[in-house]
Amino acid sequence: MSVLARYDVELKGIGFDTMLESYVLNSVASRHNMDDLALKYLGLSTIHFEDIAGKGKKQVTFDKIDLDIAGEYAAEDADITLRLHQVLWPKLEAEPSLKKVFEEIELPVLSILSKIERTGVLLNQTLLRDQSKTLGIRLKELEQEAYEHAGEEFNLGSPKQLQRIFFEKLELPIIKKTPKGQPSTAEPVLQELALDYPLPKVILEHRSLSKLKSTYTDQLPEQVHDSTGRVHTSYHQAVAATGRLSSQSPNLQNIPIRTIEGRRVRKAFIAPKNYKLVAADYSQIELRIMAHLSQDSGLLRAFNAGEDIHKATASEVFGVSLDEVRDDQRRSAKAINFGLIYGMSAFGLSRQLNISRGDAQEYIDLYFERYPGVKKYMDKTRTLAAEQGYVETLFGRRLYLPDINASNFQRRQGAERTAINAPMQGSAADIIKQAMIKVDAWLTESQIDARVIMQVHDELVVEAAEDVVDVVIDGLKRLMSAAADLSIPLLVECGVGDNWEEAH
DNA sequence: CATGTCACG
DNA sequence: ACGTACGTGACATGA
Repeated sequence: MSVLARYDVELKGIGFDTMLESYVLNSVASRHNMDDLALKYLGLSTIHFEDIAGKGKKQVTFDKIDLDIAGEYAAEDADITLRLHQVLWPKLEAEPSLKKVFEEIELPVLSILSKIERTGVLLNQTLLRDQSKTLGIRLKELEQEAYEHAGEEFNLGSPKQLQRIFFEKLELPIIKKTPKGQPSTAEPVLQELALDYPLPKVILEHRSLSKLKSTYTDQLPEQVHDSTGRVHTSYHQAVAATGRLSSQSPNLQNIPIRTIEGRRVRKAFIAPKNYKLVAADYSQIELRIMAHLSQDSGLLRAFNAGEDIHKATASEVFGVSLDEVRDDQRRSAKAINFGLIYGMSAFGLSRQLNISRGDAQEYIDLYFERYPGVKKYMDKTRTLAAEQGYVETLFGRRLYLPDINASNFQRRQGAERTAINAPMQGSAADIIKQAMIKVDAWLTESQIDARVIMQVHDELVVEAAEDVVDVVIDGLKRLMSAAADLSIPLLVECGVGDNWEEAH
């Protein structure tokens, strides 16, 4: 679709797609490419592109391959794709809800993603290059500081060398181990060590700044495409088991926002002259979905009353009125709410809040006492998952859980957490995908000078001509809110700016 | 290519 | 008693 578009051939849509058929049938399967599907569903071993083009640095482009070889390969592609479709399509037709997810969500989204990818995002390259320089200077200073504390020079970016300095030379206490049994130097460990020793603090700052430099300020300007002057990510539609998208080369779904230095990177995502960026994000969408799925009366009431949900939770759990809720109580409630979405354990919550396991368990018990509908829903989800071997989103997208009845406790527990999380994360993914379809149709039909340029799980970013910004905000709010009809309103928050940071 | 780490929702 | 929050992608290191 994207290749043809370069030659001004705009496909109106696509009839079927074996990759998406396979993904909707079983999103947990790791690969949905034609070669793997041919082996799985047809028992056929196909010619792989790497067989005829080579791989890595030595790989040649398709036009350099002898016609008789290229011809056979291409003909097989067409043949196998049709045969796969003939096997996969009846399987989808046998499951009406999956067929609906395929036809009404994934296939329309495919064309929209192609369009978003081709549009790309404008970057202020100078800003990023300047920031790289500044970061480089600061990193050099931090290196010198680190050498002084360590009493020798070493590579700060090497966990192995860091382990030697920390735990052999300086004999700092080992707080946590990596999965391979090595003493961990991960962020939470360094935070704790930083309370008593100077070097960890230096490493922490160095880590976060070198991440910014190598992944963002150095790399992003390199990814700007010559012919468009923009970065063009590639959205993957058949990767995440829950139905989310993922974004690759560059990943535009993990651009920093949590720290001041990080947010500077967002300032480099800009609107062209006479345009603005509009960022529209769903407020608390997963918790709202939890309210809808569980039909818990307290949760429904709080959302319908438009209350601050973490504050409302704190008020219930700690037994105080809404305006008596203290900041630390709200923070705890927020952690509980996140924990619920993730299928929390008392251990996980206790670590998050830095409290004892007993206290964490008390919070959880109190929560379920106050929100019995949620407790019921969680229990029912686990039971249902164990019975049928999969869970479903609001729209019937399925996520299989092969480990849900595993004899291995750890695997089973992991599957249970996925069972809790997937319906919420997956329903949110279904909803924003449907919103994208509505928004794209509206912008196209009304010929408004605006286009979607990014999707970040619960957020759409639109590039809009200055004189239509207000219309675009109205439309985004209206269409995103109406993407699903739930027992509670879907709130959408919009921001506008010359860059992505301002638009937040 | 595995490992450890860290950026996002 | 078990060992622990869900989902991704990218980077540097080092074998």
